[in-house]
Order: sequence, then C-alpha cells, then structure tokens
Amino acid sequence: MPTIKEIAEMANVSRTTVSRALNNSGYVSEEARKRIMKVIEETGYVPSEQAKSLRMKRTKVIGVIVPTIKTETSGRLVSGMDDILSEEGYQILLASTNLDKQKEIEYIHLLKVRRVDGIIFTATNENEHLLELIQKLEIPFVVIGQEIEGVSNVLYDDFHAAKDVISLFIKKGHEKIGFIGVDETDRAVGYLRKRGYLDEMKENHLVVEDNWVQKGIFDIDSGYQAMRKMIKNSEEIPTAVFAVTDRLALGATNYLKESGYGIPSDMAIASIGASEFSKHLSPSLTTVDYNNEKAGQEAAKIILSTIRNEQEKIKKITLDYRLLIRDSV
Amino acid sequence: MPTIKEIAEMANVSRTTVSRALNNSGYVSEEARKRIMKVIEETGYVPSEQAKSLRMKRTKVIGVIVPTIKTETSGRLVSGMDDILSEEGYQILLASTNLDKQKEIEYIHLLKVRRVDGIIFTATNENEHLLELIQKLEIPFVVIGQEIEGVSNVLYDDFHAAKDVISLFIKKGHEKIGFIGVDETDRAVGYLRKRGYLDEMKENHLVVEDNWVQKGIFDIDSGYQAMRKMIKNSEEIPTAVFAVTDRLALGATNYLKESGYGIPSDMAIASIGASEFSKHLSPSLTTVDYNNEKAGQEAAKIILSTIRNEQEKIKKITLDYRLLIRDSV
DNA sequence: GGTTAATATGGAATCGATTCCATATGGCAT
DNA sequence: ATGCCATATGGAATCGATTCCATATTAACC
Repeated sequence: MPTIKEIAEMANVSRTTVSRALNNSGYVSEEARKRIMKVIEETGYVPSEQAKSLRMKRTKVIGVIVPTIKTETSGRLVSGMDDILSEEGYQILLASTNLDKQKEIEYIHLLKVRRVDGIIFTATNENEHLLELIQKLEIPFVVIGQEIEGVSNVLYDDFHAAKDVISLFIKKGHEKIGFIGVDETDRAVGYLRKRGYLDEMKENHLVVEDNWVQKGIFDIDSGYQAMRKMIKNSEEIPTAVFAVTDRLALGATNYLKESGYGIPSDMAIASIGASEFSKHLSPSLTTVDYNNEKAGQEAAKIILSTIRNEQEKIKKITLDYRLLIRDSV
Repeated sequence: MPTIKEIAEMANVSRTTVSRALNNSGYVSEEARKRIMKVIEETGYVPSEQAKSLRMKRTKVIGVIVPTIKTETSGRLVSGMDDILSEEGYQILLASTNLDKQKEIEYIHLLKVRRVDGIIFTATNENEHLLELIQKLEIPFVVIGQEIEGVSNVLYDDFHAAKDVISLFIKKGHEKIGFIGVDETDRAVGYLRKRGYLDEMKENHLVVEDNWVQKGIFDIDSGYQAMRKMIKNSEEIPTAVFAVTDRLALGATNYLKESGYGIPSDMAIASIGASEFSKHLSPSLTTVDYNNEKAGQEAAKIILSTIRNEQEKIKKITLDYRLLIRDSV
C-alpha cells in the first residue's frame, strides 16, 4: 500500500495537493486532480485512517463493552447501536467481559488507550473502583441498563415491568406468587425487579412466604434448581411464579413439566426478556419485551450527540416496554 | 490526557527515556524510572495506541465481518474469536452487513482503511467483485463457512451433515423425505446441504417428488410457508422433512402443529444449527451442532499465526459436527 | 593509566496523514 | 502601471509514540 507521499511524487504534486484533492478542501486545478485520481486508481491507494486519527484527534470508533456476546440480548443491543453508528461512519470496537468484573475495568482501560471517541457500557454489577474510574474518564460515556451517577444512562423500567407482571397474575386471581431472581448486586435485574415484585405483593396485601423467593444465576439450569427448591420447601406451593429472565423461566418450566405440573393450570409463569425462544415454548411464555435494539439505538444517539457537543449535560432516558401476554398465564 | 512529551518534561528526562521505562527496553536508571512512574501515576497517563500503531505499523485490531449480529450463531462465532484474540491483546472491530451484499465490499474497504492486522469474514454469498477484492487484499484473511480460493478457510461439513440427517431418517424407516432449503447462491447452506439431501436419497434409491423440495429465506415464517406448500401440493405427503436451519424447522413445526400433524408420529423433522431453543421445543428438535465457538476460535488462531508468519501458505480446515438426536424424529 | 564494556541519556528521524502560512501567477479594476 | 483578489501550489509543523545513533559517565580489567 503506497502512502500519500508516494502518490504525490507519482502525480508530480505535493502531499498538500493530494490531501486537498482527496478531501475537496482548498483549490486544486482540474489537471492536477485528474493526474492524482489516475495514480490513486492505478495503485489502489486508500488513505490511512490511523494517521488521520492521530492528526485529527478522533478515531471514529466507539468502544462497546457487553457482559457476553453469546446471548440474543447483547446481539440485539449491538445491532441497534450499529444501525445508528455505521450510518455516521463510526465503527464498533467490541469487548466482551464474559461476566468477569475485573475485565470491565481492564477493557475500559483498553478502550481509553485506543482513544475511542466514546464508550457504550452494558453494566452488570457496580463496584466502587469501577464507578470511580467511569466518573473521571474524559471520554463520552453511556451506560445501558443500570443507573450510574455522573454519566448518561439508557434505562429499562425494571421496577414497573416487574410490578406489571405481578399485577397481571393478581388480576388473573393468583394470590400465592413465587419469585426467581438473581443476586441483588445486579441492581437492575437483581434488586429492582425483586423490589417490583415485593411492592406489588405488599400493595395488594398478599403475603410472601420465605421459600417463595429463590435465587439463581443467569443460566437455564439454575432456574430449574430454583423451581425445585421452591416446590420442595414451601409450606404452601404458589400458583404462579415470576422469573426475572426468560432463561430462568425456561429452567423452571422444565422442572414443572418434568414433575407433572400443568402450565398454566397448576402454575402460571412469566418473566422478562422476550427472547426468541419464549414465543415457541409450549405453552408460549408470557414475558416483557424490553426492545433491546431500541436501547442500542438510543445509546448510540446519545454518544454521537455528546461527541458533537450538542449535548450540554448528561442525559437519562427510560425506555418503555411491552408485556407480551401469552399462554403460560 | 498528557502526552509522552509532557511526561518527559515533568520527570525531567527525554521522551526516549520515558518510552524505555514504559516498555522495559534499553537502560533506565532506578532513579529516573521512579520519577517517571510517579508522574505517570499522578497524571493518569496512558500511551496512545494510535500513535504507537502508526509507528509500529500494526494495530492489534482484527476486523470481523458477520452477516448479522442478532443471531446466536454469530454471537457464538464472535465469542469464540474473542476468547483467542483478547488473550493475545487483540481487539475486535465489528462490522455487520445485515445480509446486504453491497456492504460486504464496503466493510472490507473500511477495515483496510483502518489498517486492521487481519480480517475474519463470515460469508453468505459469493460474487465476482467480492472474490476479486479478497484475492488481491494484502491483509491476512480468513473466511468462515464458505470455501473461497486463495485464502484460508474454516469450513463446516455441510454436505455430510445433511447426508447424516437423511441417513438417520432412512434408518428410522422413512422413505418419503421432504426438504426445506434456501437459495443456492449461498453455497454452504443453500447448495451443499441440498446436495447432501439429494445424494443420500439417490444412494438409497429413494425418489424425490418435486413438491417435496421447498425453498425459504432465513426466517421462521418462510419455514411455515414452505411446509404449507409441501403439504398442500404434494401428491404423496412426506413422512419426514429436513430443514436446513433451525428457524426454518421451527416455522415448519408451527405449521404442522397448527394443522394437527403429530411430531414425530405423522412427520419427523430435523435440521442444522443447534440453536438454544431447539432443545426446548416440544418435541425437542433433532439438529446438527456445528460448534460455532470452536469455528470462531480456529479462525482466530489461523489469523494470529498468519500475522506472525508462522504460516507459510493458506490453511483450510473442516470442523466436525455432532448430530443431536432428540424427540422430533 | 589506558582500553573496553556496561550503563544511562538525549537528539532527531520516522510512521502517514492534515493544515497553517507563504508564495506565485493571471486577470481585472482603477 | 499599480493594487487586489481568486486560483493554485508547496514547505514545514504537527499529532504521539518508537528507535537508531551519538555521546557521556562510570566501572572493570590487564
């Protein structure tokens, strides 16, 4: 690959003129332009974005940190970002932490080193060290899914979504409602969704037996185990259960089927996520659609307007959601 | 963010010495090193990878082009690549074509402009223009899923996987076997899987009625439509059907259930893909697991050894697969 | 005590672009 | 003829690192 210098020599002009021809800036005679374009055509020269970035102090790259790239949720998020970013000539530098908290910090560093123009961060957990790092970073920063002080956020309404699911159960006549959650250090999925469950129960004067509240991790099997524990240990077995993710609900469903429980006749079930498979389970799973692509798009828009300085201060938006009522309730 | 020059001034040394301290190259006195490290600590300085890349003529970035990032398959592929690449300090610059052929070419250009150290390409279609571009590109290049001359490939054994599925049907006593494919311009998914179906049928002296061979696109609904056509138009309705992707199989399953066909009693069904949902359908779907993460890992390994010049010539590897026999047959 | 080697440091070129500033030419108005 | 402006071009600085080469100091050896 030749450089601008070689192109200049071959076309018998200076680098300055080549640059001007390439960027349509300043004066270039028709003759010179033709000679330059001919040489470029012949050599297949493309200017180095690397060198340009150094000089212009911008990279046109947005760093994206996700907890894992294997799930649909992340895929849809990233796809939404790409819709907006690629439109504006930005590209995505991807970093997947595989749920490793240490790596979250490491990757922010890595993106800083690469001088990305902005960072979109899909958080799972919060810890002191990370918060501090984020707050003193001078790079445009957007967090999806968790509320973090001092930076822009795109939030899901975890609290109300959970409340709505419980409210649906109650409307259908359920009074004994179980819960399968995840660790509360995950503020959005762990804490807020549980809060929604507990609040709605309380507001309707419904009691919650200790064993109705179970905890899993993010995989299918832990949903199975949690459901098993709930059934085995409860004094009174619930008639409905809310799982905080579709995968947990799927695991729970597997246990229920295996144990001969009818869904929804013996146990209604609902969750949050709207994964593709949720629609095709039998019975089809009632779940909340968070519209991840939209979230990705919104995050990308915020990053772009922050970069362009159209945005004075930080921005927090909360997305709406849709409760998809299907056959499992 | 300060630059190396400012760090040098603050520590009362030259840029050369700072660089040496940072990279543990050449001689640096203990005193100077301490002063430098102190200044770096205080300022939070991190060297610009951008500037380093320009000087060192390498970016430590691998460009990855996928047809879409929304599906599990792509997610698993990229995840596999990331396993290997992040280990070696490389990062992934992601480009998703959204199945737009025009963009495949555009993105290769974009990655070339950014001087990525290598490109991993998950092809869907082949066209003259693209092949030509790839062959005269001077960047290490690996293609996943399609055989392309002149570059390294990581291939799935589409032909034998399809053959094995049909062979399974035949072993189970089926003689009338239908097929739901995609356009044959997609050589791997469209052409080779169909070839496997037809060859195995022929080798077993089984006839294939025209209407048994249907075509869809890559979504669930087209599987539904294809199954409908097959049932409506066939003189004799098949007792088994092979769909080239899990999504097509899912659509077909939906149609069959809706029309009162028992699976597998009236119609056996199997496909290729091993998506997560396949296991949780009822009945669970018989499918071929291609191990996409492995494919991603292998592609990443080839790219790295090509970059390091450990690899003289192009490399072609074909991955094995597992036939997951479940309740749908 | 002089040669050699190890240690320590800095100057300056380099990577490949952009861009400020200087300069040259030709045409047109005064 | 003089001045001015539009057009056209190039020199050189700059972005932020690495690295070759030169040079200075100290230590070690015979």
